[in-house]
Amino acid sequence: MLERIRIPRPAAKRLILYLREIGLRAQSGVETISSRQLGEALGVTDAQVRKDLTHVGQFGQPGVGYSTVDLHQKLRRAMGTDQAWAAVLVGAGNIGRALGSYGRFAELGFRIVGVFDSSPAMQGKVVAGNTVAPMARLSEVVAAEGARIGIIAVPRESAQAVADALTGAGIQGILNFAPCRVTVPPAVRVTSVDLTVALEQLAFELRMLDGEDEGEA
Amino acid sequence: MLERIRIPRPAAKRLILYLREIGLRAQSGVETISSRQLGEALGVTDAQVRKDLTHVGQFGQPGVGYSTVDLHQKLRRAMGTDQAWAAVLVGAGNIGRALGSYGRFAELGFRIVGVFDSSPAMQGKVVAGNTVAPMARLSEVVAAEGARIGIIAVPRESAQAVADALTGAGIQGILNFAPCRVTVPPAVRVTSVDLTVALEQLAFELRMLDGEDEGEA
DNA sequence: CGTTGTGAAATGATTCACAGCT
DNA sequence: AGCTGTGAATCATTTCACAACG
Repeated sequence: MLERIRIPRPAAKRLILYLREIGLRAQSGVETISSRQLGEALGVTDAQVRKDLTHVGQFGQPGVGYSTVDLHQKLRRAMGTDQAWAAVLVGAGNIGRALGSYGRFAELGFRIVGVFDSSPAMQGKVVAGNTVAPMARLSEVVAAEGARIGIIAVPRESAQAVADALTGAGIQGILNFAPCRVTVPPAVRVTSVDLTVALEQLAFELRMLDGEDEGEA
Repeated sequence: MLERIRIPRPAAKRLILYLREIGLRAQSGVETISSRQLGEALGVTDAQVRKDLTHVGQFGQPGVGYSTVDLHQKLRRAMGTDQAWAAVLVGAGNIGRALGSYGRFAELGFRIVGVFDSSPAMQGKVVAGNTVAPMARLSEVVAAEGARIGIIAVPRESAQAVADALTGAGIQGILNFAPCRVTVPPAVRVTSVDLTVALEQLAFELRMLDGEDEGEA
């Protein structure tokens, strides 16, 4: 009955990029866009773009392309960006504060409804428009605000404990900035942003390049 | 002649994780580790771990496992983490400053040798132990310090211009924190860390979960 | 025994190529 | 003419399963 089809992970990631690009185009008045144009802007083949888009539905006029506003709306719905998400932030250190003052969160429909830190020194300071509270108050705030997303911005050593606290409080999705894996109950989704991995990946690619033409030196 | 084999991208990413995990274990005195143990710690199957490791060489005693210190050293060499990398940081805003004060960079062998920002208001401030300099001085510093990596920590609108400046200055690898694609000459490697994509990915996964058991409500 | 390294099989993703629509 | 949507073919990655080893 319900055509709830599974969207491959790589395709989902690209759909997010398409959504962003189309939003920009729609805003600047472009009416239609072809799979080729969209692909070129993002470094993807036109066939890939079309295949990806069919995962979420089929709109697009042969001979013309896709209506930007239509596609934008449909993609927003499909990707969950059309609804507002309440999130709590744990960790008011460097990364936490940078995230807190990162304006684009709000634009994307994410609202930070609580900031927590275990350090007494941080208590009472204001981050992202929220007074930093102790971890003890986490559950209470999550429940009161209906937060579904938790952001981990603490050092590696405390990341797992924070993840446990978040899931204990009823959080359903975690954005993890700590350079480690956190294990959570299967119903909870985790997405990681790992700076150190990104850096090492880059170093690795440079290393490969070196190796290629230095073969014998 | 040279067995310069290509390592698949996904495998390379996991190798970085193995490297980190093994470093921790080696430091805490563990002598050997099996593919199963390593995989369990990282959420990967044992077969996957073994296959990945063969891409970089073969060490490991049947019946015993891998020597942590040996494997750690070999992996560091293979991944390029055994050498120091000089990097310049462009953008002294929220993200830039957070990155600058992120202690782990140094641990990983990355040294920030210059911080740049086009805003006159930032000139002269100190970030990551470096006095913020104007973009005009980029090439000079890159050359003098032998920097090979550039970090983009500016808003989307200026990201491409910064990328151009970096490649113009001779940078070979870019770590891009701006929420957009930057195009560069083919010889330059780019790795992106996109906060907004990570968040939307999470929102998307939660959305999928909702859909599944809400099918008819 | 337990564990590695690895071909072979299975799965998954991308690209091709073209029929069909506007 | 130009472009979409898609089955079929290719390519890549993961998993299986097992012989060889300590």
